Amino acid sequence: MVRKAEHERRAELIAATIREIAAVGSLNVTTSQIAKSAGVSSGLAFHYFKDKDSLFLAAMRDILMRYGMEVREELRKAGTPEERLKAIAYASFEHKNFRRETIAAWLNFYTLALKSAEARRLLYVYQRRLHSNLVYDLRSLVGERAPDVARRIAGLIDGLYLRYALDGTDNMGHEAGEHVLRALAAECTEIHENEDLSIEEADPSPMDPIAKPQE
Amino acid sequence: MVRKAEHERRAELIAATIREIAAVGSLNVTTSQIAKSAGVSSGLAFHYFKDKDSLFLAAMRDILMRYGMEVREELRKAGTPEERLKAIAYASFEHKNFRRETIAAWLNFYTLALKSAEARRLLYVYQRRLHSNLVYDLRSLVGERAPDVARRIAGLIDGLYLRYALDGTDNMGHEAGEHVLRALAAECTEIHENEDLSIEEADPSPMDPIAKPQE
DNA sequence: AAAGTTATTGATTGACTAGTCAATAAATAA
DNA sequence: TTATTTATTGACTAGTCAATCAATAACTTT
Repeated sequence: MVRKAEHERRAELIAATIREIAAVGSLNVTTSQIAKSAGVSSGLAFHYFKDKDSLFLAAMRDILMRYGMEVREELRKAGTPEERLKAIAYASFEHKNFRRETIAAWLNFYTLALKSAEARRLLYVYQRRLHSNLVYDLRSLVGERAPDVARRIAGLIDGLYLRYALDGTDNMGHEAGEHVLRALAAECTEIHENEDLSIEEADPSPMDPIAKPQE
Repeated sequence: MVRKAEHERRAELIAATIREIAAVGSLNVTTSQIAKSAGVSSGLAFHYFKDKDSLFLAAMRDILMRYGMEVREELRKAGTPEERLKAIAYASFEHKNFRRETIAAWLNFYTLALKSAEARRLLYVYQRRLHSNLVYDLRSLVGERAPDVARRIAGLIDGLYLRYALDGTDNMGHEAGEHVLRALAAECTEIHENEDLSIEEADPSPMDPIAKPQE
């Protein structure tokens, strides 16, 4: 019987949670299963987390935090808006923490957000963060179209995620990043007048900025 | 006690399944709950469906079928490739069957695909269908870039879905369709040479066509 | 009307699980 | 060493739920 500090145990349990959710492919993981995977007894999971939902939410926050760190780090290295957009595109996919395990868990957290208000709030935090990062750097490239374009780029990133949650090829990260870059390149090009895919209204942002659940 | 034909009961149970999954926000719906919502006893659900998973898969097929019908119908009305693409963009969102209930259920079926091979297969059917529809009409607009562009458009559609699964505003369908049209317009425009978001390789299709699980 | 057929019921079984808690093992202090 | 504090255990409770099946209700045929 090994004794450890609280923060260490919590981290182990969170890691085990993500691991087991991915292994089972759903949130129907038993606490015993998670505890066993973390190398502790079931009782300890409830000692450090109020209930199973708290454990799930902690895992969400963990993933969100790592993602945020990764983005910030990549952005620090980048200089021009173009470089920064590239950094965002790749940070969303290439990070070591965004491999199969994490992606599968994240997909399940999306469904958690259907019932849990806190999970929904966390998801909005992610969406808003991504959106504002994109808008910030798109401004200088597409001007007032930035929020509108950002919606589509964010949507594309999420959609590609979904795809890779099921596919799970090896170099998925790079491919996805590439796609985002191409979409950005296309969006940054002036629209030709002879394009037949006309848009009836020139409203630059048909969707509200994501600002519903304030922190 | 009312007696009905098999096809009718099956349809009612499937509808109840989608309804209850959406209501609960997860696949953790009890069979009794579904049966009650369909106005029958729990035993009957097991009489018409081998087990709960079969019921879920039947619900997936049902959604997929309705979506396919909607797309085909819209495509019949459309003439030019531009009109057809517009039809696809809107059919994915505007259909009466793609409202809150269905979207929430569909999101949950994505996680089902993490464990169930058959669910995964059904999801691939949807993805492949969407992809080939897009490629077919993109050919005349972007030539050999069609498969590559189709990936992004499909990704965007899926990503916007995800967004609306949680948001649930009223005119979400129209907004999303609009976004897809704009992305299409952007992609159909020639890339300017002075664009700084350069793509290292001019490979027109970095991803394999979705053709893994053959029927 | 009686016998036969088919749809439907709901009580039941057996398995599983979230969360609790009293007991115990390890570390620290006296 | 002994006493005290703190982390950890795992048996246990109370509840849930998938799936079964014998009984029954509703139609059909004779």
